[in-house]
Amino acid sequence: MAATIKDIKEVTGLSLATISKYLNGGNLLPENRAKIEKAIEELHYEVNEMARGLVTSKSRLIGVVVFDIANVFTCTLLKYLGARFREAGYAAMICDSQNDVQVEADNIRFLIGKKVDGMIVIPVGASSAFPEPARRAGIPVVLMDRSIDGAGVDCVKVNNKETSYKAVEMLYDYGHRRIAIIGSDQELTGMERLEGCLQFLKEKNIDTPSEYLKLGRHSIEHGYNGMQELLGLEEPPTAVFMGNFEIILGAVMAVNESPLQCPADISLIGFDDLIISNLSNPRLTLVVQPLQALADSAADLLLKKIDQTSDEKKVPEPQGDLILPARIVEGNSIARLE
Amino acid sequence: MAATIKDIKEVTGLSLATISKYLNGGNLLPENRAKIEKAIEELHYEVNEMARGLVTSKSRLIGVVVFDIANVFTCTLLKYLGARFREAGYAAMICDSQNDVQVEADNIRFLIGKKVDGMIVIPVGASSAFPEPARRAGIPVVLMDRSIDGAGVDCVKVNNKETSYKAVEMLYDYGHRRIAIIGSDQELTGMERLEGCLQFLKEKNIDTPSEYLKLGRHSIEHGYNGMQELLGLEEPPTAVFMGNFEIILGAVMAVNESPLQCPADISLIGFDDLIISNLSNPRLTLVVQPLQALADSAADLLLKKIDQTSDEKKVPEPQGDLILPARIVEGNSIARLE
DNA sequence: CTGTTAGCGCATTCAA
DNA sequence: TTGAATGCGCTAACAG
Repeated sequence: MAATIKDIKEVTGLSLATISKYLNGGNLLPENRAKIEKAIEELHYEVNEMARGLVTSKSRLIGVVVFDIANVFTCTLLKYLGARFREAGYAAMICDSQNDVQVEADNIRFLIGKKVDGMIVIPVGASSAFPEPARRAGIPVVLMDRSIDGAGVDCVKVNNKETSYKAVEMLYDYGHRRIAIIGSDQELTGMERLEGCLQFLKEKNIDTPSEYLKLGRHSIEHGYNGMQELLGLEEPPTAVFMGNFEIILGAVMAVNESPLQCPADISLIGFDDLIISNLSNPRLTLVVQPLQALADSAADLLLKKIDQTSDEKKVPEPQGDLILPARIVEGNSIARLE
Repeated sequence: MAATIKDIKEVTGLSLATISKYLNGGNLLPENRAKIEKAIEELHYEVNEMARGLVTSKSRLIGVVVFDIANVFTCTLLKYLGARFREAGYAAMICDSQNDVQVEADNIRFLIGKKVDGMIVIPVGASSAFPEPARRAGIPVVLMDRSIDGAGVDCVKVNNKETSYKAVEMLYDYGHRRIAIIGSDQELTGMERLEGCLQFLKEKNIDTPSEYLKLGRHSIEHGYNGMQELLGLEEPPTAVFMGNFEIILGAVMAVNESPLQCPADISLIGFDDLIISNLSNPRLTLVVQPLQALADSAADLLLKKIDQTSDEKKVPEPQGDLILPARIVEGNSIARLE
């Protein structure tokens, strides 16, 4: 059905090697070059990447495995990653783990079978076992957003703890003392952010009643319920730290449905901004992750590892996580208290 | 480095054919089966999909090409598509066209080279030329969201025109006569939606001054500028139809920044809902596309075409577009006028 | 610069 | 049920 270089050979009378050389950018006589190009055009020839990959055992493919593809955070990273890899001559093969470690493991095995040259993984959880098979297969891996316990795999992420610390500090500086947190004690990023918040509160000797700590998952539902409960307290907080994008979505929805106004009645600060700042009224004060820088760094790191792998014939040792700073972008969702 | 069936042959003493049969689910003696499984375990063997694909010229791979991956609409579809294909035993290979027809063409060629069994494409524009190469390569294609002019490729989408008609009708029924549109005359979906709006207005003999027609691209910027201009008019509209997700984002931002209130001063209805309803205050009345149904339908249609292709040895004829109904979900962003 | 040859890892005949 | 042989489409030596 599809044309092969053999067909080109028939048409042009040249040898397979010459044609192959043409395809791989070698030097040949202009007239031969022209002949081949003409034949390719006529036959609608397209390289069979499978055959090529079989020989070279290189796929020029990079696997990107994400915990959930229907996630704005993920998609945005995907966009930057894809652009970067494309510039470098690689194609990205994107796999969705559907928030399921089993699917994630399947994805990794699938990509190993595809002989990808490297992988970017935003893991479902903190305890996945996939790094080992990848290492054995000689495929370098770079994690994003979430580290994996003692897996010896480099991770590119933001300084969750420090920035959360600063976020709560900002609430404090605006005069808030009754500060609540809607966050996660299950996702690793959530735990890091929580740690930063709590550390600040502890350092300032601010008493945080347990009703002010809404811990669950990074989900819209948790954000919604958490905020509803907070607003219904006898002595509600004056300010709330919201731990991630989904939590913000849910929490803001709860505020919108309540008679209370932000920031008059309740001050808000959130971690992650993706399109939120377009829609929320008033504009929320948010911790913004440098998504492009994260993606570029991760891509470059992986590309470097891929080069090293092919040079040294083995996956290079991990060099430690790469931590980028997040920054706080002020809106007007925090009231100044006396 | 990685183990091959040859290694298994060495370990087990069985022939390549037997091992191959095992891998493909054939019948063999339990003891041989056990031997092979043991060897696979020890050697950490993984099938080389490139080699397998080279022989079978089947990849169990479906290419999914999207115009922009950093797009909530796209990502959500991707999620459902991926789940469906996964159930059917296919893996999805996702490519981002970065809103660039050139990149799109590269993606298609790349996927043809990868010998994907089929493709889902959400095209960048309405006039791409990729269907032809895909057809020549014997790869069935299903479009989503946007048809392509006379390409003879089936498309799964919603009834943009009819639902837009109804959306404007709803504004009318609420008593609005000064109705503006922020939409697109460049994207195909935008044109269809625009057509529906205009048809209704025409049928009702409602005069729409040209200042009320903000036509550009489906972008946040266009939504923002369009709304700002509308709000600044001498005689501003009482209601605005917003043509897609990005336009809504921009337009709502403009309203939020203005002193005007929705719906007291300006009524809003928008096409597309993705997380918007969580954040906007008041809750917007929106046209909601049945994303899961769209994805499932497209996936099933493609799967069917793939089966037909392998049966009949050629890509089946197009059967016409598949149009699903969108529905309007009421919020409280439309004021009732006397 | 070009051609000949061998082989990548696997599935699939056909014999046994 | 199993094994030996062949070829998928291409690249990479090497020789010319």
